[in-house]
Amino acid sequence: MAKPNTPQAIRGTQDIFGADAEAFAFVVETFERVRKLYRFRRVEMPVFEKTDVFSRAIGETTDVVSKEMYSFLDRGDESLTLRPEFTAGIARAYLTNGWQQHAPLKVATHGPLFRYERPQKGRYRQFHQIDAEIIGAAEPQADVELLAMADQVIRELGIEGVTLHLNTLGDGDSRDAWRAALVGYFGAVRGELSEDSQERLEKNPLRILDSKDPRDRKFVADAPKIDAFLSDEARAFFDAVTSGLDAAGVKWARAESLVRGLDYYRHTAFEFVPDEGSAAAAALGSQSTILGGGRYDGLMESLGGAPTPAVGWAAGIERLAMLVGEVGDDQLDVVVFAENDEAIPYCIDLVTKLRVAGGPGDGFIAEMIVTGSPKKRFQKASKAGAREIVRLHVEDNGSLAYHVHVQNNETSQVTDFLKHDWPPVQKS
RNA sequence: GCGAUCGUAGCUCAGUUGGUUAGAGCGCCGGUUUGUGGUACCGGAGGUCGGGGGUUCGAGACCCCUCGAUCGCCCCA
Repeated sequence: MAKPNTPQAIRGTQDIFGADAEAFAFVVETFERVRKLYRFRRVEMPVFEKTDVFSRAIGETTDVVSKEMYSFLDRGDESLTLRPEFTAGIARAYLTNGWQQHAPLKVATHGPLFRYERPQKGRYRQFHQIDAEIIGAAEPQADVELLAMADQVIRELGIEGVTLHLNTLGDGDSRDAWRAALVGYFGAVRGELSEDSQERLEKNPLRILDSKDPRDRKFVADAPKIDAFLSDEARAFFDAVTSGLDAAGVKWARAESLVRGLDYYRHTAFEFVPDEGSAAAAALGSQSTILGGGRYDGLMESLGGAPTPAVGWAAGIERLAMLVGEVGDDQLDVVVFAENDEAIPYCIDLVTKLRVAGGPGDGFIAEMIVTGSPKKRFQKASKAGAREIVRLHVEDNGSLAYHVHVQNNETSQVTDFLKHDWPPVQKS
């Protein structure tokens, strides 16, 4: 328990350590490796922007903006916001830096994001995502490539029991017609809907489709489907996406109720969701979507840019990390301990040289132990879990003695190093 | 914003219907044993029982407030 005068961490922030931190790093490393295979270029973005960047991208009216952004005034009384997503900032950079010249632009990034929400399982105020966007590509093959990469990331993380749920929201006209039909359909049974959904009827009727309330669910199955309202172009686009996914070998399932909360989404919308009853679903609790995204052809205009097609996704690193299983620390190769304090300088010298041996990337993973009684030092060395233990001791006559203990009768790599690369010393 | 559960050593937790100096395991430190050795045994340090107020002869236990955590609802870019 922290002392009362120790400042507490901010609600919803995490101090990630040990196995969790290793899993986190594994997710990031895997993402970095895979995105290079697809030639997504790395971008580094500011963690905060003018509030306008997000409020205009997301839409002023939603309570997402009014309640759930981490906004504050700086010393010049300008309203700034800690980024709640990557997309809006990347769109802003695309417009302000003239990245149009690189279109179609494939970019990837990862880092912390901030939303002023109540923390729960898999949901934090400061959380972390990996993110990929293709900007300036109107063709459905861009959606396919983006999804193929997402699928590969998840598979290379070793995550099982997760399925790509796919839907189309159509173009602007399709979407508006569908929305009107839904309002008509649910409006007719308004009184039988949950209180929340009666509210959603006004604010966000599409969201009724993924309500958890049984009172709503019984109407959802027979609700109007987007397919009935798709224009020929929108239908052709979706068909091209699905056939492309089949060609890429990406498994998917149609999810007619999958929608996006924001108006700028068009055409493709998708989420990778754990299968019901899977280990992944059990591990995640109620916050189950691990990767989500879609096509946001309407976004650039809301930021004052020319109409620009784009598609992207983001995935929560914490949620992915919960699914990758145990990722241990790297095996410790060798631990060096000084049996008496006279041997400490030798100990420092040896452990340093072991770590740089063989050049970058090839050094021994090494620790040293120089505290406690001689017996304690050996006990610590034994418990460290190293393959090899080197004991250093300076004799009364000032000469150095060393002895190498090798676990499990493996051959000693350190002994070889000591013979060739360490100042010759007397062996005990 | 709303709801439920929880908050005792560094960590994981015990603490009976409120009753003397608050316990265990692990970890840490020291010692004995062993004696090229991760063992076993002994000992030690470490707690304003989240904080504040109240009830009571007496509160870690009961009541109120507060802070925090966990999980869920809303929302989900």
